[in-house]
Amino acid sequence: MYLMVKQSSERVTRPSSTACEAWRLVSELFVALRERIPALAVELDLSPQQCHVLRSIEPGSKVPMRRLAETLGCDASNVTGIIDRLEARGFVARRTAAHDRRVKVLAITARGATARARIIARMAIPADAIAHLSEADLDLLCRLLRRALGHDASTD
Amino acid sequence: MYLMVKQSSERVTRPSSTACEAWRLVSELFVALRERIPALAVELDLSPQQCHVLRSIEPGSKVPMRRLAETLGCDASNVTGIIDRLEARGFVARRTAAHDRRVKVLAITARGATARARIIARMAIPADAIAHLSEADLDLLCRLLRRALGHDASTD
DNA sequence: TATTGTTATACTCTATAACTATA
DNA sequence: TATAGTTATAGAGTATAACAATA
Repeated sequence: MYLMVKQSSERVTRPSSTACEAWRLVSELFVALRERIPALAVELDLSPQQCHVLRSIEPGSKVPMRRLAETLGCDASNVTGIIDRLEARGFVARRTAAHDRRVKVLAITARGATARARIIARMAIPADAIAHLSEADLDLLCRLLRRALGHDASTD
Repeated sequence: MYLMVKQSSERVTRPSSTACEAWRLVSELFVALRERIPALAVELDLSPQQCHVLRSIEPGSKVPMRRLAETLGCDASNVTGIIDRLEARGFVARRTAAHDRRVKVLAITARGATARARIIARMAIPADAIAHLSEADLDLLCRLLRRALGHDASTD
């Protein structure tokens, strides 16, 4: 929650200390997720970034190189090399788009989709801290997080 | 919470669907944190990994190179280069440890501590999703997360 | 012998700038 | 002229293997 505070003769919003504390606790959970990625990448013989790319390409969809660059948050020039390596190993395929011959669209291959499924499954495994909560606590946590993220099923 | 399930004639624990859902929601929050780091690094004219190193060295403490490698989760050989660059710019200092002349300990400099404080302050700003919850929801969220993380003040 | 930190090497990811082919 | 993708380049992070100094 944001509180209004006086600061250098202007009203400025700043997060409440409870919000900061909640965020600090969430950040602790983040450690579990971050440590998981390199190990998963090694297991699949991929780089962490390659895992990220495969996660970003839904089977059946066609993703322009440019759009992938935006998703990855990196310069478009990098995508060329990243996709070169993934394509050489048969995880994705490049094709010229029908409507605009400048554009190249990416599709995930069967092999890529298999790796993708493993990545997604692994990332979906809850951190231990979450997993050992009671069902009642988990249910409450879900409801709070849905509200935070604006997935308003019911305002409750 | 873990449920016991029969699987290939062995009892195996697997997370409940509520736990998976909670984890999925938590993972959505991670996006906000992950996108923050590169921008922060650019602003401080540091790399993301250099930011991570500075966060890992508490002012006043002496951190052996080896320990830093474990904290970063990378091979010790990488730490040499990472610290070379940080030391050349005056963010950290290397000194031979008193008790064992093989060991080199790292200390953060005044300049390093200033950058570190900015990094920590920035990371501590709650994601918008968290910040716009009510105080009551935030309080509940904190209690749930403290319980999850084993910060048992009271079992409630 | 074992450990700490370093060096050498090779690969990936990163940004910037210049290029090509299309539009 | 603007845009999509590529290439060239330089720098940072990564792992592996071999090494010197020290324990």
